[in-house]
Amino acid sequence: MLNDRKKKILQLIIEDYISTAEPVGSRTIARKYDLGISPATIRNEMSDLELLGYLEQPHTSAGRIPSAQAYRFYVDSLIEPGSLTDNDMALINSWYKERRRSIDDIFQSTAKILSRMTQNVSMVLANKDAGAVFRYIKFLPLDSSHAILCIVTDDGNVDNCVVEIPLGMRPEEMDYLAGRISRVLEGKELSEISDELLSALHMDVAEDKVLFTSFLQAIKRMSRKQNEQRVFLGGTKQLLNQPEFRDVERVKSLLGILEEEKVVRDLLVAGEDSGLKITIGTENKFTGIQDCSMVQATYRLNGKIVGTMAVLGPTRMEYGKVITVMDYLHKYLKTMFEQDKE
Amino acid sequence: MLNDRKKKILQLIIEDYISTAEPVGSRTIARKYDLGISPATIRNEMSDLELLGYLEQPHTSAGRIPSAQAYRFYVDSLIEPGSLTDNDMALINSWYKERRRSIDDIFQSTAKILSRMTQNVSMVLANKDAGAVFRYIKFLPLDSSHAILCIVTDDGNVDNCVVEIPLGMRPEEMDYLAGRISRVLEGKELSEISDELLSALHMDVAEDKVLFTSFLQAIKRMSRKQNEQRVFLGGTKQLLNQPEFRDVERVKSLLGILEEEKVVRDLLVAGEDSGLKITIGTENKFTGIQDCSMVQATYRLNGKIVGTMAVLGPTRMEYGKVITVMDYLHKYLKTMFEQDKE
DNA sequence: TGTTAGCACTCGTTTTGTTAGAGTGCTAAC
DNA sequence: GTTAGCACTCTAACAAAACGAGTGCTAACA
Repeated sequence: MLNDRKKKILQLIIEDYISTAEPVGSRTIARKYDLGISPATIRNEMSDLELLGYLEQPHTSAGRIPSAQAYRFYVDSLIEPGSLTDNDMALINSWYKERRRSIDDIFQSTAKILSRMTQNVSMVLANKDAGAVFRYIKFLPLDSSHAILCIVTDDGNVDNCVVEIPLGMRPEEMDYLAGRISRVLEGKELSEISDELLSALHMDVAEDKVLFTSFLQAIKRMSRKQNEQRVFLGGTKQLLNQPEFRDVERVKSLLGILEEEKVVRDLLVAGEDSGLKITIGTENKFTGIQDCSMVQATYRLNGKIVGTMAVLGPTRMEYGKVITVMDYLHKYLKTMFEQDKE
Repeated sequence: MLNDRKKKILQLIIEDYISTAEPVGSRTIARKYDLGISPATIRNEMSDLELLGYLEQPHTSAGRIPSAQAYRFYVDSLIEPGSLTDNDMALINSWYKERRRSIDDIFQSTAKILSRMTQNVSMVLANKDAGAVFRYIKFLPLDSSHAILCIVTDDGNVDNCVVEIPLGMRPEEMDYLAGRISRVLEGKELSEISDELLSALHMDVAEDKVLFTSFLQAIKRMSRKQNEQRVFLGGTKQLLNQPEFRDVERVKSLLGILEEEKVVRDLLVAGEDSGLKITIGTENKFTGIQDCSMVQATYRLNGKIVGTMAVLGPTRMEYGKVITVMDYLHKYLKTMFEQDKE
């Protein structure tokens, strides 16, 4: 176990390195922060810390940089919960207001804000509310051979698509049909609308084969769309602000990974269970980001996972700031969604 | 005016430089391309071309690189219309098929394809069809105090949003109201739905003030949304593949510009009139991209501008390939939209 | 026993110097 | 008009030297 002075020194080194990205030497610590001890003493302590695996030296004549183990210790024990400045909060609020038409916009804004505030890449995974309950469908006539099929769910979402109808079908017939289908599906969660249910429906009210097939396909597609998980990325170009990514090759390799939506989704889903998850360096199981750290927060509404947000960046990351921002966004989203539900 | 040999040499230099990004020397030309003349002769010609402003030397002992004037001459007079390989066409088709749910997806795919094929940043500006004609509106009841307002246009698009309704309003009343509003707006182009028209409507059928205001706002918002121009960017990370952008600072400055949607929109709108527009280096009026070239193609349907696509990259750009790809995409889009209209 | 000043040592970075090579321009000959 | 030859220029690449930040160790001190 580290004594208090070692802890303090370690903390200062980590924080100095986080903000400067330069190896930290004993003199720097002595000069910048008044600990009442000389560089030589600090040197001794640093030597110990290196032996214990918390610090490493890029080379003999450089200062020291924190190891992954140090970051781990830092986020577990040293970090102090911070709070956002009023300025930051005002910025966040204004960014959210900038564009807020749909649910998607909110997620997109979240990704953007997260990346801007942390100067790192952000990822937001939105689980569409699979619990949305089917209310009814309705056909809106378009022309003699097409109509618009609207699916209404109880959360106020409407999805629509154009379907082909038998030539000259009358509105009343359509309403009748819609009514029959609606009665079967009403009250079902969209996730429940399975192939079996749909094909049963097909058997049940199969008057016009062609029409029916196109309906069913439309309904299925839409319920699938509702269930979809979507990924929002933010600030991939913030990467360039990090000295770790001064090298174009490294940027390219990371962007290559982020480009694959599937990979990002897997990455996010993997860390979804715990509320706040921080993976540092090689703790990351995904190849290609093992020299990075990731801070991920999963948010729930009534026990269900609504989504998860994450920040990905070099291990030298402002963990404190990231956590603080996420916490704020989390609360913000919560009130926003609750408002929405009313 | 340049004689044929000068033209040929200039063309070879330009094309060699485009593909290698290295200054081209007289020996290179003599060795690579069999012109039947010695390096010394080529040297003389190159010296002339430099004097005429077509070539420049980074320094004495380097080869020469084309000037902006040379590129201009190249695209105006030297370039030969190419055609895509079967392989490329197959790729494009498969990329389009990959994701094709909505109109937006098509534009997004276009941007993606354009950037992938040309290894440069692509921009697509989609003018939503302002000519869509209003058909009718319809209220779908949701709960006792909310309904979903659907706006149906004759191109089969439906927009919807949740509006507040007076507590306990009956479906028949809503239908009646919808009918009245629909009759006034029917047949109008969405772009025609002006504030005056809406407020006239307000005067005309202002039975329930609150309800009405929320309706009108919804309709207005939706017609505005319909009219919106949207910008799609593609392959901002392709930038990193270009040797010109080996330097992170340059990448950052360009990405900064592309980040501002408004700037991109202005940029695209500015070049919208002509069918194919190529701006090279300082011909660009926008600051920040004056060391870049831009190839822009505007596509129309029945005389109306549907959208415009552009490729932005270093002046050393594969102009021929870019034009060929754009031409192909143009045709592809055309058939796609025409199918859609049926 | 913990702390500190002093000093030799290490090693990466910066600076300076040197060389090799690519390319040109000029001249003279064909 | 074309070309071979050659001197000249300039950069990129490499090597050597000077610099400096930082350490580890030792001995002295409280």
